[in-house]
Amino acid sequence: MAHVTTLRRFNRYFTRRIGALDEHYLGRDRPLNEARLLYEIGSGASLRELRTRLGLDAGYLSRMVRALEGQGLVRVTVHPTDSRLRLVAPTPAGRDELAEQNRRADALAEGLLRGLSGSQRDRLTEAVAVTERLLRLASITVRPAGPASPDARACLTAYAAELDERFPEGYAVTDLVPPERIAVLLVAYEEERPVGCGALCAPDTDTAEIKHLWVHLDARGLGLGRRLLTELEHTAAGRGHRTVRLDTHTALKEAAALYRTGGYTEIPAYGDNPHAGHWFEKSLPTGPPVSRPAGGTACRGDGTQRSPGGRPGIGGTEGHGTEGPEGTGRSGAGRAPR
Amino acid sequence: MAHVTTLRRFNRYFTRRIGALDEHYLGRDRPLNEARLLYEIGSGASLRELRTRLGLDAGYLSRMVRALEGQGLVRVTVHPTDSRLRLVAPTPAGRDELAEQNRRADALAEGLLRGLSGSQRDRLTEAVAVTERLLRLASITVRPAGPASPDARACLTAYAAELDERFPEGYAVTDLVPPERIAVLLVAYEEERPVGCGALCAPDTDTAEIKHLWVHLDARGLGLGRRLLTELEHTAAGRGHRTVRLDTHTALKEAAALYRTGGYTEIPAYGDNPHAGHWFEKSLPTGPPVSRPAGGTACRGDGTQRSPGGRPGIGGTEGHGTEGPEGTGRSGAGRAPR
DNA sequence: CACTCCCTCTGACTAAAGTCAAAGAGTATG
DNA sequence: CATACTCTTTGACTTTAGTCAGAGGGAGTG
Repeated sequence: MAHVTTLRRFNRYFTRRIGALDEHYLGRDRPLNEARLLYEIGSGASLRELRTRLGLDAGYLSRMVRALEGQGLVRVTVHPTDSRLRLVAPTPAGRDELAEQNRRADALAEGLLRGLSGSQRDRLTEAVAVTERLLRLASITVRPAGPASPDARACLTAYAAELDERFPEGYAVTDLVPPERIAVLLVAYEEERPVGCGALCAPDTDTAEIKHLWVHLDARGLGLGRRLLTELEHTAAGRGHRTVRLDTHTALKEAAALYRTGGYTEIPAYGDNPHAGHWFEKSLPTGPPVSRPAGGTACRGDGTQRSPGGRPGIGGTEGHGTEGPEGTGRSGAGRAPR
Repeated sequence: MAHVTTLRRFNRYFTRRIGALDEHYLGRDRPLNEARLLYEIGSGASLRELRTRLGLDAGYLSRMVRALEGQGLVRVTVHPTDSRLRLVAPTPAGRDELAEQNRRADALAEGLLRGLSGSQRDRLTEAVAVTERLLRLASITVRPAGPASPDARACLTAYAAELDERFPEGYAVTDLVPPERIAVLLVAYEEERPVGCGALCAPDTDTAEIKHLWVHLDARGLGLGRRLLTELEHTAAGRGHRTVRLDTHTALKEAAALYRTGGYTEIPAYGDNPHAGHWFEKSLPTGPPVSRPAGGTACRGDGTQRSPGGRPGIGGTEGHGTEGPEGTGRSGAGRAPR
């Protein structure tokens, strides 16, 4: 409860004070939503994209874009291949306006920081980064999806593409486990956008095998890998398996570290995965069955089932920060932070 | 710049995501501003207070209060002594509504926390608390005020009242240094509300004396004491003094600790303060004069002069958290967090 | 090539938020 | 006790925000 109180007080303080200030500065001489829209357009976007990202009504959006166009800030063009779509891009004047927006927002942040000493700034930045990471992690939901669903495919092809880059021998989409051999596929959603996955295969009744554990680059450093791993283990336990095993490539150092700190022990080679270099195993607790809405969750993918809400995380050793979403150093304009 | 970027990204993330969620939950079946207003009324407030606190137009506020009254959620009464003023207080139904609001907001926060492990929750709470403390400190401005101005008097009488409680021998308002003997009085404002002060006397050209360093209970644990102390030292240096000295009561342990870690050394007794038990001194740096808008800043108090923006804090040892604004355990309703 | 989706635009609204000015009732003060 | 000032109320707006339904042009598919 102390957690809730602290979080709520912070929420109140922040949105009413800092957030309000920010909106005030952003808006200035233009309706807030229009300013926001310009910001989200960034260096260019399609109406469709903006509509879903901002959750705006199509009609409302259309009119606002028209207004920005009337002010000479954006230009609207027809999509080259699909002429139903409209593309919006800022004009030079629009870019200036965006730059001005950024300057104002930067000035606001700088003004705030000016009241702090160097070490206080460092501490603030650190605390803010930790808060953001944990809140993002907390707001990510993990739920089963059909192994052949678009969301699952999106994750798995991104996974394959990444492995193809990282493995000296390459990795083809055909190296993936075929959908029909996947017993359960968990997908992690951040604001309904798939940002990670993990599959469970069931070679026999006793053992489950974890495959294709992957986290989107944008969501790395949050502790999501561990959360997916833990939820997969819970799912396996719920299905009656006693052991989970998995293999990993020698190039994936972080993965091996994740498994080791997650209670896995290295075992001799099994199976015929040509990419594997390490093999791990963990026996699942078989005590009183954990009450959770698990069970036959495989392959629903209809989106009606929400996250089982299990407790992820084993201890305090999440080890963030190795490759968090920081680091790009971009200051905002061109990037949609959602 | 990395600080600015991180802070801005966080700001964006938080207001658009968590803040929006919160508003969504708070609003539900009632206009958002009406819900907010009910919240701000808490256990009772005057219209005037609400107007300044929420920055609302008088007419708009009047109508909203009327709407809440129409729904049976609040009762409006005339102020007992000044019948221009109106007092608003929730009816039992209003209290229920508030409790429901709180329940929803708690549920939201709990839902967020549910996705985190115990240690992650602890880390989030800690990070959030640090963020709030530092942002509050950053948004506090310190500026000179007339020693006889209402703001100054408010601080000094609160200071005297507190000492009266803490000193075994008591402390009377008449024990305060009279306004005309104060050379400079700095007042700290949090959102234009005075939350701390510190006075500088000038017994001779060489030495300045710091008196009446005080921080409001609500603003304790932020590091404001140190900031005031540092700004007083800068002011003294700017006025040409070479040494500052001060005394403190033996009952004020935190004060003595603040001075020790702030570079003060204990010296033999001086002066005739019957409440003093420790005496401290610090010599001021006399190198190249620090460029800052200091100088003859004493006794302006007209509010036109903004914080000199000096760097407070000496090192990384701010030592917050001894008696921060946590601890009350109240969950919100009755308390205006501004 | 008919049929069904998709995406966008337009018209027609409603609700909420915010602004301005004038007036009425009260207080404080010289 | 006249005068200036405060606080609130009322009327009369304007602007933003948000919703809904229908029309029109295009894409994709059997």
